[in-house]
Amino acid sequence: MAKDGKKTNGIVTLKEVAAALGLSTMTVSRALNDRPNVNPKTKKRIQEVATKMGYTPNHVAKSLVSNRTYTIGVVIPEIGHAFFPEVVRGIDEISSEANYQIFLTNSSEDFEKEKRSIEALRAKRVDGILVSTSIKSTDFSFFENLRNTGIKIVFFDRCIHNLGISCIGVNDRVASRQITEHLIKNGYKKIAYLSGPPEVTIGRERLAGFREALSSAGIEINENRIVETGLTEIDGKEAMQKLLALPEEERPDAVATVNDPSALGAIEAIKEYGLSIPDDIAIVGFTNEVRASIIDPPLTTINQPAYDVGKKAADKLLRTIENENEPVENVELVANLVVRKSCGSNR
Amino acid sequence: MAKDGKKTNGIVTLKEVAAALGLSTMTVSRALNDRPNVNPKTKKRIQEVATKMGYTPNHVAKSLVSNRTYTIGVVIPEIGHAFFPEVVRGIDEISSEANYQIFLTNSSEDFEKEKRSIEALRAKRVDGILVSTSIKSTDFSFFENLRNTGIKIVFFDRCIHNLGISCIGVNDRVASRQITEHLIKNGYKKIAYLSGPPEVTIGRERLAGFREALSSAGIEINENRIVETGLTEIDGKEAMQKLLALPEEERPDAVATVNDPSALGAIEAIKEYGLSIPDDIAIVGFTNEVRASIIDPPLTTINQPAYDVGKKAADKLLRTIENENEPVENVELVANLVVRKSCGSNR
DNA sequence: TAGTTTAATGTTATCGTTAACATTGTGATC
DNA sequence: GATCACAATGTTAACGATAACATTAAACTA
Repeated sequence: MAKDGKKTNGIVTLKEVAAALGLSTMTVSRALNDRPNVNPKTKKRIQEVATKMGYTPNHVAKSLVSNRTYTIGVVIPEIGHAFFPEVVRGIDEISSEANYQIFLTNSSEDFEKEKRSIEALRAKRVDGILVSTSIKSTDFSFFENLRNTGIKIVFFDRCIHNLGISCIGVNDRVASRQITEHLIKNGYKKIAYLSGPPEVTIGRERLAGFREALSSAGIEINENRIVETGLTEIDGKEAMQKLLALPEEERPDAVATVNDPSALGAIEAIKEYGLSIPDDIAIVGFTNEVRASIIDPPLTTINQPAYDVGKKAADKLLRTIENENEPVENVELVANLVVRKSCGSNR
Repeated sequence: MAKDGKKTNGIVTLKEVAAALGLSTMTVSRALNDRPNVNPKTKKRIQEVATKMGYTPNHVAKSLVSNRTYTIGVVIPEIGHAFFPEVVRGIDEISSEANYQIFLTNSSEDFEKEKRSIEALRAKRVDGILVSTSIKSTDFSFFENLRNTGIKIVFFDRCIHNLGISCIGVNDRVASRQITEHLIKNGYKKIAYLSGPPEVTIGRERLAGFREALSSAGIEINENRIVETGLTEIDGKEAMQKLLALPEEERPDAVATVNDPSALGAIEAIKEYGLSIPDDIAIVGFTNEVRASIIDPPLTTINQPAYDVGKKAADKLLRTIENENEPVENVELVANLVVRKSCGSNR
């Protein structure tokens, strides 16, 4: 029990500090926030007593007054995908510098969970939200309504376009075209593609880049060699097994993939089938995650600047929050080709 | 400008909903929170209008009244280490089920940043904090003071003991002993150790386990073969290079390491030096991160249940928050040996 | 010295919500 | 039909902080 009649739940308030000093809460507030019009001596005394009493400002109360929480929400489809932790690192870098905290939510590629998380973030009155949509986020109207509420949003990596929402991504189409052209340059003609889900931008854009490369090289596209699949190792492995089951003359001599995990799964399938990489089948990935340089043979892939995507996205969001007239932007960071051995460059 | 004289910053409040309905805010509050004593018809009408007006409850205001934020802070040393994203996934799993949001902060192994983050989390009035200490967190008194403020804390993976704070970890010492004994069983005698920083529990405990294994097998410990190093690939590579530079007869025939990254670095060093694994030098890791099964040769290691650590830690914290008498616990999850080829089991 | 300025401090209302108590009205009970 | 019970709704104060305005007292000006 407290000595006097006052309640104590353990946390010291401004009022208690003021009472201990025989001053008004305003004076104490001014002193602790370095506002003018406080006698230097008083200020020092206040700071000492506040420290001694273990006072911590209550940002909940501050937020209620200021209508700002210095908090941003980050909605990620799957923290387990090697790409995203790096993005988060970039986001944290920028936001912690600016004294913002980040609410991290993992949607597990589940649109319902994604929606619930965003609702919760709104209720917590975050100043803005960074979103990378889940695979199943096909309901554009949800994000349209969200934007109409006035909350600041920035998409990263997986965006929905034409909603008037900024997007920080990677030049997926160009990079996908580039890596496919690299296979063509190495002499492959029967090139297959393990495509990601068409519901997400990366799925559509990378496939489009693949098609462009073949078309402009005058190679006819065999639709049987394009397999739609997911984004994980298992998905890649299964899709590759389908390709391997094709009749001899249809079977590809090279495979491009939507991302590294699916490429790694495909490699497993090829090895299990008893073929060698790149001699029998060449393969390329997309992401350049940690395993790419270590797998045997080392994987030719596209290096995606995950950390930079995170930094840039956080930066754009903070600008959008703090700047009334920040324009809507579509930023494409440059992803570059990393040539290793899996593409048969050195045969 | 708003039609009437009222302010509008775009976000609808309870009061505005109440005004639109000609009711008091209390009735609206009761209706939207499923409290008793509201006429079912009124309730329905209220819910409809609230939805139509796009009302979202303001948790900032709620928190101020209830003294609860339904928010927990998570302090991580380095989100880039493959272990931690999995932990975060586990934490998210549990906390989102219980309708808590998580503040993620990445200390980048920097104790000062760690302290600043924790201060910020306190100011935001999180209901509790999950902490994995940074390498340089040597100032026990900081956490002692923190605990004395009454805030609920649970350590995970990297703990500080004897502070009356629960810890969810892995049986590091036993597992380290186990994997070392596996090397001994395979006939190795000149076993070296790449030790982590002694400032963190995992550094001390795993080294202790290593020493125990040698001692109880009656193998004399050659201190020259124990190299203190960091937790990254580069650290491991550099440390291994030192070992390789030892005179022929002192050079180890096997190496145990504090974690997988350092083992991967060491493997690189050994390969560059022109020796083969495991024939010339066997090596084992600790973590079982994604690369362990893919490296050539596949790495024998300890599988750390990262996801479970996250779930268990979040669960313990939520219990501690919601349960006045939740006891302080020291939980050690069981990490198990994963035998692959790098340890020479199959030679 | 009276009047004016300004530094230092205090008072009141407010942010959006809910707890606690207060009021109203309706129907049941005898 | 007076009394009571209770359902439905309203009023007031509070959570912790700050903005905006108010007051006091010392210092300066003419």
